Amino acid sequence: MGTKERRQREFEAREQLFLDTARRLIREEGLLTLQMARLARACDYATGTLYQHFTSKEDLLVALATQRLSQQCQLFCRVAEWDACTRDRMFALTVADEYFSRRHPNYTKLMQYVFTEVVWETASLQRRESLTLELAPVIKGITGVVDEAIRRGEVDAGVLSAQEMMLGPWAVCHGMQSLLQTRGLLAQLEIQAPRKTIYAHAQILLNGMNWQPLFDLGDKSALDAKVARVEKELLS
Amino acid sequence: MGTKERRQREFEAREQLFLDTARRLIREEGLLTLQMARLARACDYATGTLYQHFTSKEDLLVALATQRLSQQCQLFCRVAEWDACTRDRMFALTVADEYFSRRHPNYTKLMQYVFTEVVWETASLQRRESLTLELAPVIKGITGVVDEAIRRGEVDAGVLSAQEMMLGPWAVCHGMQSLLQTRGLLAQLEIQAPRKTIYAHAQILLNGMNWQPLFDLGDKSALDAKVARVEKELLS
DNA sequence: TCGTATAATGAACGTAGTTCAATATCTGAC
DNA sequence: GTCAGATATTGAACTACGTTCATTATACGA
Repeated sequence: MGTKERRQREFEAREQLFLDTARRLIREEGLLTLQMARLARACDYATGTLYQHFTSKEDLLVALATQRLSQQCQLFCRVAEWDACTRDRMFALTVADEYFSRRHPNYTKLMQYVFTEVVWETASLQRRESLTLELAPVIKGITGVVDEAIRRGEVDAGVLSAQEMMLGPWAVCHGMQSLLQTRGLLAQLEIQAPRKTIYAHAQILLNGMNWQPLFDLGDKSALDAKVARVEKELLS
Repeated sequence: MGTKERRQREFEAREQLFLDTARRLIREEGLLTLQMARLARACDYATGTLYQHFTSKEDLLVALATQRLSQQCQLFCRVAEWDACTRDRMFALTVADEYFSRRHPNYTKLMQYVFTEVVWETASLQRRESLTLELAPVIKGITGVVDEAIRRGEVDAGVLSAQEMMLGPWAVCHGMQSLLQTRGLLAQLEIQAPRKTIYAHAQILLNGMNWQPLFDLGDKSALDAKVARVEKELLS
């Protein structure tokens, strides 16, 4: 009696179809112009069917964000388990974050929008929780790296807990991405190489934590080499 | 023949009334429920009159953001000219940012929303430009502090320009605020003292730049003292 | 006082998210 | 194979709001 399970599978496949098509529409025409009716039509379903899956448009957006976040977290978990010293693994998280944002240009914008009060509070509790759940393994993984570094004496624990420490690199990535992607806002800053700036500040932060081995920021080619190694070993 | 000027003044006063009332409505009922018709009614004007001032709802939101940003930038300019060493001035920017966000809880949310593609691209070019213009003096001021520090040899210029350097502390502030305010997202992180975490990472970043005099992060009361001094001398 | 220009009004319009009564489909029992 | 009941799908209608614009009111200068 596999009828029920088959139904369930078909239901999930359709949800995936909706999400994939939504992603395509956003890629082709932008987040601004995504319409529920058109999305349903594009999938050869009626509008109402969409609402069997998503309680609202915002709910759909959170679902989209969750899927991408899941991919990103998988990447981060791989980074956290990378065969390299804790310092390099920590830096690699920044490289991975930047890489992921570059590969999925709409993702950062979507995330920024989704975490807005207006959207977040309108989505269903269930969707919000399932997004939040995606974070659990990656938080565990990164906290593990920090703990390992503390145990080995490779970093000063100082007054911060492991979780408070990991928030720093996270904030630098997130903040930089957010500032840099706001069109026109930073035009007057004339940042020549945004990627390099992100990487440099990530290293600066780790140096500030006295995370061993310290990195020489005067050496420009060394930074490129660090990035190149991460890209070669983790992002190909 | 001051008729025209009087008209102009009255027009500006009315715009201010709209903005103040919008802020009040947002404070009382949230950003989600702000409605153009209700805002106009609350000011005893017809809906159409609002559109004499703002080309769209998004345009109004950008105008709101611009006013708050203007206040914040004035505060930042005062910080940049503070009578203290470059390192303390730089740190004071983070304290001021955090203070401002705490005093205006809706501001961070509004900013986050306004810089979203969906909102930003819908506002009029003029509004966007006038918001961007507000940033010019504060960028000049902060770059001045960085330049002064480089000149005095209090910081390693490294591979980054003054403008690239100031982006670091900015990103830490912005990123932290953004991460911490997303309800539920970081509940699992159990950050006990978010403010302290922001301040610590700001100091860590400055230490990483080798910005003199270095700060001892092991000394918890020293951090409190630094913050207290800024609050006493600049934020009262 | 009056003609004209300018501004204010709010009902009507348009759009897009959401709902729900009608319809179709599927399932399992007989 | 047929049928009753359950379940799923449909898309037109509903609703909410942002926006517009023909109408009306006001202000100004001659």
